[in-house]
Amino acid sequence: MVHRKPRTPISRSRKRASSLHLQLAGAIGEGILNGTYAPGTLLPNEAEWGAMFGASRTAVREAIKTLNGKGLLVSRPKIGSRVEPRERWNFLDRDVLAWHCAAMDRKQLLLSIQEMRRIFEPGAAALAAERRTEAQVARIAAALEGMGAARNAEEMVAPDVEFHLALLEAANNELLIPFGIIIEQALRQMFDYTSRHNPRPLGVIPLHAAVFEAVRKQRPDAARKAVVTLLRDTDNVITAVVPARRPRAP
Amino acid sequence: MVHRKPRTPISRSRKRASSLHLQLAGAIGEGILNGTYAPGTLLPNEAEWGAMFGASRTAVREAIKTLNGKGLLVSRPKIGSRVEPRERWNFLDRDVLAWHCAAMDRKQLLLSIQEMRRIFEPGAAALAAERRTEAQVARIAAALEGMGAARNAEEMVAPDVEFHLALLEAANNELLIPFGIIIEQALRQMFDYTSRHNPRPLGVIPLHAAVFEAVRKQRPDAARKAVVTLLRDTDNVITAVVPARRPRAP
DNA sequence: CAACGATTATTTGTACGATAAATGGCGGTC
DNA sequence: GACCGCCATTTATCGTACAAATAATCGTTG
Repeated sequence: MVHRKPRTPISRSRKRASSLHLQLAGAIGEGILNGTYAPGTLLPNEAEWGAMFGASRTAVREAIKTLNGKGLLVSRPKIGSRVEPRERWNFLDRDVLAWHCAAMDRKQLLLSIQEMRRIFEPGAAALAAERRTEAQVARIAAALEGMGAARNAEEMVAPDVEFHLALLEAANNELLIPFGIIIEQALRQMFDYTSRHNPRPLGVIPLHAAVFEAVRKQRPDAARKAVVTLLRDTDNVITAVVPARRPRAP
Repeated sequence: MVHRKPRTPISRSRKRASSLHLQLAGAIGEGILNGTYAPGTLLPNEAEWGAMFGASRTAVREAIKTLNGKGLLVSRPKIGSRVEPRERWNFLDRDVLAWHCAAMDRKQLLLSIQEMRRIFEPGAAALAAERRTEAQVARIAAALEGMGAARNAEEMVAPDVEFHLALLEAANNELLIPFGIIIEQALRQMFDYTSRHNPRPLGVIPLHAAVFEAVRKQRPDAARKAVVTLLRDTDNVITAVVPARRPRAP
């Protein structure tokens, strides 16, 4: 008699999260990001998590190791797992940022993200203008073309993301790459709120084209300014369209 | 007969890495960062890792879950674990950056890091000047005082790091925080190469003090300029002192 | 012979149980 | 009252068994 306990699914709301330990990691990670388990808190021990979710200790441990790797937790024998202070969290991790998005007020988050973009994207674009290769120019051009081919706002998100990722890559500094996920989240979150109102935001295409041209012609200063202009436009869209504060769920 | 196999230590060179699965994660992670396992490569399966290191499959799996959480790997049944493309790696993760440092040419890395700092820190300082709280000013002041109290270059590293972390915190944008580990690495790496020559680099203290004053007086523009000046000085130290290329180890 | 479908083999995923190691707390001793 | 050793709790590691996924293989059939 070994494997007869029918699995109690972790939660109906958690859709296609493949493996069990990833589902557990997601559940615990969300709990940390949304404040259910504040920094400094001692989490339930592994056996308790297992009982909570109807999973084995093995699966729980693997989930905890994942969170460990993202800087959310530290575990020690006899103590348990303690939530790390926020400054240790890897906010630029894809999952952590996603959980953060799920937990935080949408507008606040978008403003934080845009602030980051204003800090690093102009500089990144200037670097790209100096150092981009021809292949990188081609990648940016392809993304720009993709934006032009989009028939509605939703279709424009993917090439828009691709445009900015290509721009980051063209800066040829690997440490900049992880910031790509911030841009991705920004554009996706923004789409959820704004694009439903702007059926097809054609205005952004010339703004992107200006960035592209500056990079192609290797004009760092022009690239920097074009990005600043583009970001200012984005800021305007956000402050104009996004509701001031999401009403609290009951 | 269960627990009689005496542990074969993973490697004598790996010092105080506490738990076995962390040692394994370190060994595999270094192998990935230094190119032994290139992106796209299929890694040895879990049983093989276990045999290689004299560890159980459980420990190997927990190590792999850690690396998974850092974006270095993806695992799928019947396939194995494949190294992800570099653009998925979380370079801003503490461990990943450490492995990267171990694998990469020191000067190249320092230049990449300084480039990042030139992009981020002026903007962060400007934000800090706008929004810092009194407590945050105090934290920066304490760090500055610590720098002044240092009796040699080594003692100055910690408060110098603290100064920049405090500055980042004062910007009041959580997404900036992960960037702190880059600064930390920069200053530590730089100490290894430069400070042995500059017994006590007093020159940096007034440069830091200028940043502090601008933040205290809430002058964003002055803060930005002071940081630019400070970073320019750091750049000069690097290009002057750091050897062009580390001689290859035999 | 080509195309397709079932079978097989390999690898990760999950479970369970036992033991080791670390460590905070308790109680006893001097 | 201070110090020291025992105890309880929790993670760490091990081993084994089986489930699930899927690439590769092989056989069948049109």
